[in-house]
Amino acid sequence: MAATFNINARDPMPLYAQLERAIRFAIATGKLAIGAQLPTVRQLAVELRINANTVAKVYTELERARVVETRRGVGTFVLEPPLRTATASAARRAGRERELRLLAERFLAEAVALGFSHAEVLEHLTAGHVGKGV
Amino acid sequence: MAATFNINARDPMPLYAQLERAIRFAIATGKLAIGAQLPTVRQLAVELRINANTVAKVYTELERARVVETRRGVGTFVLEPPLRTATASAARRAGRERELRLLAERFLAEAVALGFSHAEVLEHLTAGHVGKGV
Amino acid sequence: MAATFNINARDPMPLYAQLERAIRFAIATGKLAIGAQLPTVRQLAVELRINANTVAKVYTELERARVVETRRGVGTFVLEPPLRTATASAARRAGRERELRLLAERFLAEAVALGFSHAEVLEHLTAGHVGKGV
Amino acid sequence: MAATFNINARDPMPLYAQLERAIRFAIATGKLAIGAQLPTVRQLAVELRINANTVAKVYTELERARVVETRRGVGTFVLEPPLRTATASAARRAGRERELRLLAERFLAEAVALGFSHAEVLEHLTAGHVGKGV
DNA sequence: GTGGTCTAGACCACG
DNA sequence: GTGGTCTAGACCACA
Repeated sequence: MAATFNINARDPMPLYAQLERAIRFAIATGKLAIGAQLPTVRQLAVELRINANTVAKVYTELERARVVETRRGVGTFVLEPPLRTATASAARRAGRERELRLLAERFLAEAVALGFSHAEVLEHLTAGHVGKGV
Repeated sequence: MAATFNINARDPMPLYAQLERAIRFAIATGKLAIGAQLPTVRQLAVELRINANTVAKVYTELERARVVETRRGVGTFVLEPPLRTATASAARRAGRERELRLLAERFLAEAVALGFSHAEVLEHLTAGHVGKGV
Repeated sequence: MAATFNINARDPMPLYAQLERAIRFAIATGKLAIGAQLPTVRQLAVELRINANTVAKVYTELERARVVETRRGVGTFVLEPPLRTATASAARRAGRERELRLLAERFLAEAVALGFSHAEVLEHLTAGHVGKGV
Repeated sequence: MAATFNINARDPMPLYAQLERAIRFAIATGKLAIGAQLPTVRQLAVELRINANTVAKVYTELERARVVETRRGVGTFVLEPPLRTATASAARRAGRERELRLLAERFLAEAVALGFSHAEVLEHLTAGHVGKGV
């Protein structure tokens, strides 16, 4: 499959935010490896059927955040994440726990909005219907 | 605690979408019981420090989705979820299953991006850190 | 059947306007005859499950318009419509035609909103599914 | 003629409801063809002398009802009505039939109240004074 | 006091 | 320039 990111024009979240998140997660989960080349702005714009400016905006933002690197005339590539010191890492743990909780709540809220019960969702996850290799 | 919903003005997701999701989640997890009255539009607006129109927009949306019922001049109340016929339910199941899978994948990807393993996430969910066992 | 007027709390049209229209049409079509007594304010409020103030407001408005008459301590009764001079009557004809057209458009719009085609609606009407005696 | 929709500020029915119905009617009768672009929010607001937010509210509502499609940054367009499965269609038929009957009765009652006979009304409808034979 | 409608006007996302 | 979000604040319908 092509490196298609899920973008939904009906989602109230802005396209640029959806795309940025999708790319960050593709990187975090290894679907986009360190050093891998991202699609060109135009390719991705065509593929996702959105405006090239929107894609460019996302790439610029990711570059500013040192998540990707643009080599002029070559392309855009995934950067190696910066090393974190042990103290900074520890300091972030609590924050990450909180984020996980929020994430889980949001996920459950969306699932129940689709008509699934809490139990069904857990069953779905534990039954291994979704890839464990991520 | 007051029935405060988490709203983050910096999140690119629109305030009204955040609030709608939070309310749906509160209902799904039983934090807001069937028949319970939601905070009044003005109360909630003050509490969340957002405009009353934004809250009203969410209530209107939930009303149309038959999630809540608004009694004119009285207030807004959690509605009992409608019974679904077996046929209609079956017809929609396939589509909903697919949506659940996408949702679960996205959720797991985000959690992994935060540095959690698949196992940790499942433990978090099954340990009841989220919701009330509904 | 009781003299139940169709009132729909979900209709965007205000309850008082719905009720006033319903009563006027009940009179115009003879379902409420000249001189007939209307239900008491409280009776009607209970029957329609709306506030008595709303019913009272409608009765007051209808009395002001000389459509009904309230006899203190007795009840509210349908008045005889005032005679119209021939000239006034003629003058109103054009206006009525226009009103009929608007009415028909609104009716058709609502029917198609329910998923019926123009042809289906006409078939429904000409087949006599609705009372011709009104 | 401009694509003007009839809006009456004195009608107790809310402006947004009047406009939504007018647009649905224009689509149903082919005055607005499938794929046609609706007036822009601001254009229509100026034309109808109402606030742009009110128009936007209607467009949003029609978008969610899958009557129109809004392409971000481009405009709003009439959507092709979705195909309905035979089963779902059959399931809804009974309820819709009942609604049509109520609608037809109300319409005839109103027309009679204006002084027209049942026959005149039918003649008016079948003669094609309304709609475009859709 | 409750939610609903409407306005005026700012700012944002997208093309 | 297109629609979308949000605010501030007036006024209405209803209980």
